[in-house]
Amino acid sequence: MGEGVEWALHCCVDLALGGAGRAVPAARLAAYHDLPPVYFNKQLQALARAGIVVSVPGPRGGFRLARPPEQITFMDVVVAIEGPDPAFRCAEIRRRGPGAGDPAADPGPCLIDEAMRGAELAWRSALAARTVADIAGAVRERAPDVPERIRGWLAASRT
Amino acid sequence: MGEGVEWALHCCVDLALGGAGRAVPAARLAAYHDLPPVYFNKQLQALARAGIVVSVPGPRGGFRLARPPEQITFMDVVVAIEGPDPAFRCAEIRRRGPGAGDPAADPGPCLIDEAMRGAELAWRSALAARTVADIAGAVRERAPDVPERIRGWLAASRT
DNA sequence: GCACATTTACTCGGATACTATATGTCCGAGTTCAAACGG
DNA sequence: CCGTTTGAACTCGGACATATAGTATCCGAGTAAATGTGC
Repeated sequence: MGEGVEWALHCCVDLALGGAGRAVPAARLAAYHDLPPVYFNKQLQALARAGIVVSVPGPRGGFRLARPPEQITFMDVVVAIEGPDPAFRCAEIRRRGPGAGDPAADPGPCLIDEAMRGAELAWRSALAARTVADIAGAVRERAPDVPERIRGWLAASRT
Repeated sequence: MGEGVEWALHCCVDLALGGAGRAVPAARLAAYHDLPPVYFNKQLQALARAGIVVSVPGPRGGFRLARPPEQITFMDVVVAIEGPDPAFRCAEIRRRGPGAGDPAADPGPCLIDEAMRGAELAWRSALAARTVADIAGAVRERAPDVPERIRGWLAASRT
């Protein structure tokens, strides 16, 4: 799994805690965690295409969350960065070579594929059950001073 | 996820249904599903290193299951092929750049990492709950003639 | 003093190189079997 | 006829190229704001 997923998740939490509805430039978000600025911009574009953040061009522009953090699940972010395809892709190798039975007969669903899809469904369900707001809330409870610090740093004048 | 996982899973099921305790050459197993013979041999070596199959050198050699199919889970096979590392790897980017708080203070576990690990645990649990014997049993029930066909083809003389 | 046109600076956005992983291939070490040889 | 020796064929095993996807970077299009100008 690409590391852009971790970047995007932290970014969404940062915006939820310190964004305050204002647009924050990609470069500033990247600098906050010392990430490669231009490449991180690419990940943000993926989030924008998925409708998780909205991009604002021009001066005072940047990115802000497109909807309340309660409505942004981990699953949404992972799909936006990694793509919608499942990790396991059944190539139907049972239909190839001497192992293939009668091509006209219906062999029914591939049991191996079913098992792998079931496991992946469990993974996706667990991701869909966690939202950005969950993390933000836990951070507020654990360290109440952190949100204000993020807010101030993200809004600071550009150097 | 690499496609070798699918190959290895089908291979284990084939051995469970038609291996009959005898060693089957890698080339024969590969030909059964029209797979690249030498590269597939590589995947079998990974299964052998993981203790899922045992390799027998020399003429009449090949691979056979190392233990009963009931004791071979999907999780075992996936770990053998893909490696034991989790898909999501937390790089602790929160500790880098201006976002990092006091380096001496303990920030507690990364909540994002915890959520991702929880989801991956659900995935692994689902995979660990399915065994090669489950698939083999379902195939026997659905198409009782298939096991004998596999058995005969795998044991056929080399051409 | 106010409205407007112009310039400027700043932002995102897609097109372009580079690197790591996964895929595919090759040849050598080891082992078993079979056949030939000698007793 | 039987035991031993020798050879050969077949197997796995790790080392060596290639293709694909992820990583990183650059420069151009667009926009809002600030500035300067005219009324």
